[in-house]
Amino acid sequence: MRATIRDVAKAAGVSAATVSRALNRPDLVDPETLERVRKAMEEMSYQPSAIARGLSARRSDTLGLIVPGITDFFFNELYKGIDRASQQYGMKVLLYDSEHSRERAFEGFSILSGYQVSGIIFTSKLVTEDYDPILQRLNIPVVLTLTQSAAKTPLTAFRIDEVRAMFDVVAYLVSRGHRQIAMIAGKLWDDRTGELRLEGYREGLRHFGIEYSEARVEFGQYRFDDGYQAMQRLLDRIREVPFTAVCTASDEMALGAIRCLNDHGYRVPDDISVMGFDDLPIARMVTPRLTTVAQPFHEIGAEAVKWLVRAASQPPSPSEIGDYLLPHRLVERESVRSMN
Amino acid sequence: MRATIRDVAKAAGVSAATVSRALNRPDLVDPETLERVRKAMEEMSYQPSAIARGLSARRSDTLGLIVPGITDFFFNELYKGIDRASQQYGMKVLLYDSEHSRERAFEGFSILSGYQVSGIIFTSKLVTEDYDPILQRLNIPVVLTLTQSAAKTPLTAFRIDEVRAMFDVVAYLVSRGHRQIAMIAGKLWDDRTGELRLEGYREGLRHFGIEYSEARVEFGQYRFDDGYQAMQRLLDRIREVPFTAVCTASDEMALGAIRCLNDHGYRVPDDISVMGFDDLPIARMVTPRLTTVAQPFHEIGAEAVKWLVRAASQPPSPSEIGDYLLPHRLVERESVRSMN
DNA sequence: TTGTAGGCGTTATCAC
DNA sequence: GTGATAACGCCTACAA
Repeated sequence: MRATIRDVAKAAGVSAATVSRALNRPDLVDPETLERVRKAMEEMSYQPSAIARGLSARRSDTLGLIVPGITDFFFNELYKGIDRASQQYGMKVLLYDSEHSRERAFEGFSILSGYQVSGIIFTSKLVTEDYDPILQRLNIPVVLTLTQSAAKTPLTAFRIDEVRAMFDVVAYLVSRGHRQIAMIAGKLWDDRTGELRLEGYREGLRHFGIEYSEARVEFGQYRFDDGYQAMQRLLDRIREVPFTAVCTASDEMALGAIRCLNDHGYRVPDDISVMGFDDLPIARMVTPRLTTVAQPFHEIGAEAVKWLVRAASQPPSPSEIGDYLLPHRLVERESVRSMN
Repeated sequence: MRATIRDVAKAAGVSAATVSRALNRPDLVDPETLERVRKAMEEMSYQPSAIARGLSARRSDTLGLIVPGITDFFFNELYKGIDRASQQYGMKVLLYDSEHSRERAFEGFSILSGYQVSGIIFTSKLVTEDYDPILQRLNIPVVLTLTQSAAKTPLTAFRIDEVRAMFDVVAYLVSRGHRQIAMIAGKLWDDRTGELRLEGYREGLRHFGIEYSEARVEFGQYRFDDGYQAMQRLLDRIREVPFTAVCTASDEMALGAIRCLNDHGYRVPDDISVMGFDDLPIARMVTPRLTTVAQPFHEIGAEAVKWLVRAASQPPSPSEIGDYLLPHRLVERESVRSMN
């Protein structure tokens, strides 16, 4: 059996209350006593029960994280930021995979709150109005990352300016002499991000006086195979609707697109240029290295944690609640050719 | 404030004990009462406190997972297997990243046990004798994945037959007509895996009557850059020590090696063949698609959970404790050329 | 079948 | 500075 606070107390010749204080408010306890208690803890290799602590203090030093899919490539990066920041605050992270299901996401809030998490980070899926009832009952802070809210409950979110990011992509492509630019956009039923990036693409074209054509746009669900197939469709009509560059809504789709291009004898970037989006670690490992937009995953994760920790100690004022846009960055590598 | 078991009890006109039973042993409660209680829970959207439950029942329906690094590419795959299986058993997973530090790994056991986890999965680092004291005090089951134990405490582990796997790689390469086979092996201070794979390589060579040469072996810490640099060193002496194929200890290093080869004007597999190890999702996304050894990550994760759940209910007999080797599989794709 | 009571390991509020 | 003592929300004998 593990030693409890009472065991330590007995060994140190003090009361449990004193041991508790030694742990939480060492400044309130006599240095000598403190020393005795610490020695006792050491000797018994005492580890306070986070469970009991959580029950009693009504907090658990634990953060809940709801992700749509653990295998989504960006997850690791986001998680890294979250984990690092959590540690700084002495927090643990409890992970919940909603498996892209809305019902499971709902359940996630409920279950995590059963663990007394002091806050919940919700990721990458649009929060719609049907989340409101759940959000209302929840008496713990929630923060969004890589997505935003369309619900009534005010929610703060950390993400990039999606529209602007894709606008920048177009601008970059144009600066490299491309005018016939296709897009493999993202589309998921509960995903706003895809639309925003598409909007950025359209704005970019408009800004540079390039006509938008539906025939140059295909959609995919962000994964490799989606990118492959979307490119396949684009290629099917390349004669009628030619393009020299393709921008995509994810690195993974970019890889799929490149693979498809290769399979059809096109070289990247010599024949056709491809742009990714995300700047995942693999982006620099493939040939050609992917030119892409870097999302500040780590920072976003860290900011989310910071926000939650802060919100737990003092409820944020309404003016502090809202969307925070973190800077993205265009990373130039090898998958785009200059036509100039 | 969230509803407690007492609130539900009051609403349903029963005692808290009955609500508890309705939750845990519905068979012991009158169907009508059960119905009333369930309705009350529904209406109040009652979610039992996992914390209180854990404290009282001395179990938490939570599994602890200690990984050396959250950003290690294989992690997602392992986690997926663990998460899926955990769900089946109604378990949550608490993640702890030891950041490749032994001290943090020690701490991980302690912290996780403070969360009353019903078991701990330890990943991919060799468990040495200095873990013994910690392991001894721990009164919860521990299972190893993707690694093994060199400690005194008997521990069960799920992994592949590393030696055999690399032997198979060599055999495959030989069957494709390669005789000059280099290796980029793995090396980490607390890693036995690297040695085993190297051993398999040597055994393979020996079996096919090929002389082993230290000059054909380089080491790396499994990451992309390590693979790149190791290949660089191999290339530096390719005149004196030629090779037509390279096997590696990880897909990531294989990617690095390929990238290095490309940078020096070698084509893969036309000029030099490269084999990966792991079969991560990216293996099929790159050009050339990686020929590699598939580790059964999902199964290993699932088995680990199953074992833990079982061990929690009834302590495993000594004969059940040990190494379980799961089958690996050689996946033939495009990065190896046939010389025949 | 259901209720009462005690306890799980902490923390927090009081006195002392 | 320190020690009782009462929660925290649930589970589990035991009694009814």
